[in-house]
Amino acid sequence: MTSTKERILNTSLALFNRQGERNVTTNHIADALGISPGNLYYHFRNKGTIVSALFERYSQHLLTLLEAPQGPLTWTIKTYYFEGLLASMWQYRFFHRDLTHFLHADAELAARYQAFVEIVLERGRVIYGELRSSGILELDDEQLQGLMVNTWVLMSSWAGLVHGLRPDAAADESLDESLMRHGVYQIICLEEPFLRGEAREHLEEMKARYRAANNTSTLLLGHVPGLDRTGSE
Amino acid sequence: MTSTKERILNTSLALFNRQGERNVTTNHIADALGISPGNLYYHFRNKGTIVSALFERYSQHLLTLLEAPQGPLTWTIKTYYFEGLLASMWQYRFFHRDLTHFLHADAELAARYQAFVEIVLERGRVIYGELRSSGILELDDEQLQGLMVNTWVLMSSWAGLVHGLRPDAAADESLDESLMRHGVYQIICLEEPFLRGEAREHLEEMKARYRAANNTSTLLLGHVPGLDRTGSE
DNA sequence: TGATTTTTAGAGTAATTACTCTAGGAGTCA
DNA sequence: TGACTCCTAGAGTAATTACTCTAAAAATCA
Repeated sequence: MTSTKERILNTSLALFNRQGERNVTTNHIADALGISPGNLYYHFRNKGTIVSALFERYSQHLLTLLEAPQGPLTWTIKTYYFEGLLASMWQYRFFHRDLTHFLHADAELAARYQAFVEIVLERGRVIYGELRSSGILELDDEQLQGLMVNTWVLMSSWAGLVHGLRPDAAADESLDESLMRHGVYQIICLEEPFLRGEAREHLEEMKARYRAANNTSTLLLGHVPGLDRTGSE
Repeated sequence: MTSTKERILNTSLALFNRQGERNVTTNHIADALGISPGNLYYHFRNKGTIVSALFERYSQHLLTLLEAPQGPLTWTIKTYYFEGLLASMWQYRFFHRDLTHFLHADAELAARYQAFVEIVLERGRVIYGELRSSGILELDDEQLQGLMVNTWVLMSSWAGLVHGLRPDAAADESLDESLMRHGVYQIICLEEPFLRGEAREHLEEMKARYRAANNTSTLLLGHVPGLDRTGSE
């Protein structure tokens, strides 16, 4: 029932995520859908517009999440909330993976992306600001800004980083889960020193929740059983 | 006097950094050098081996820096030291920019990269461990590990992130300088809550040193004078 | 010097790939 | 029914690009 246009976006997204935009040709996409290249180009005048449309989806999705009013905010809720954000970003991980290339190739997209990041950061500052007002976070304005930037760096790079260290991640769904949790764990590490009151009480519980089953360093360092380590003397 | 092989690597690196590996063809490289494609392929059997050789340079360079004995370590010295690391990473920024693609395309490189990251993280843990022993850093093992991972995420993503937000960065050398300083600043933000003693005394001084002249948010958010902001209502 | 190896040029190619064009089916509306 | 628009197929193409091949210059060596 979904329109061809939608279907093109869906399969493009799936293929981009799995194989990287660079390795997915337009003919590829058409093939995967069982439609003709002509048809594809009827709906999108070039490959870039597909990427651009996917970014639109992505940014809208994220901004909607970010704009949702959330009433009185506890640290625990905020953390679940960030988990959701990270999951959404993971769904569009192809984008951050080749971000530089996309922005270099399309000036208009670059402008949109920049505006997008501004809003995200602003919204993030508001959230952290609320937590501070509630006495959950104790930091000054400058520290808040620093924390915010580092959080964004972490969130926007996490998927790519994971891909780099664990190339198998794209295939294995259960791995995804655990790696996303690790991402949240790292965010908690960022915040931990500033946490007070309610948050401090839940800290250990939350850390345990997001600490990967196989411990953190194992995951990040890729001591995977059955995977040989090569090189370096 | 430098061998053709070296010259190929040098120009490749320059072109890759400036335009992205994806946008640089082998014929391009040959042209830039004023040599024939045949000659280029005499020295490197394919494009991937160029990337691979550049990674070798990069990793050796970084590991050498990391292995350098540094005697009694103060936090200030450590920070200068990290500044140097970040600068070296910036010199090979093309690599982290397309990391996922390279690792996906070359399994052997992936293994080498993984081993490389392991060593870097291990060495980083040692450094932070030393600072802790000296009473400069106050944190437990788990926090140290979390800090280390976040530092690595930041360092390895910073160049790409900067590129994304400020596409003009590649061209403008002075901008590079200031953006690298901002990177160090963000690392300081990561460490700040754990700093004690000597480090606390120098904290403000160091923050001031690495805080961008135009303030932090301006840089990251790209409120550049003369650059129009588009979109988003 | 001549023989041999290393390095280089440069024309060429096979494959890929983003994209076009024409023509025809399918739905809608009069 | 016919006209008109929307959607689709699929063959085709122009351009790019990683890479090959042959032959000759340059360096090395006996």
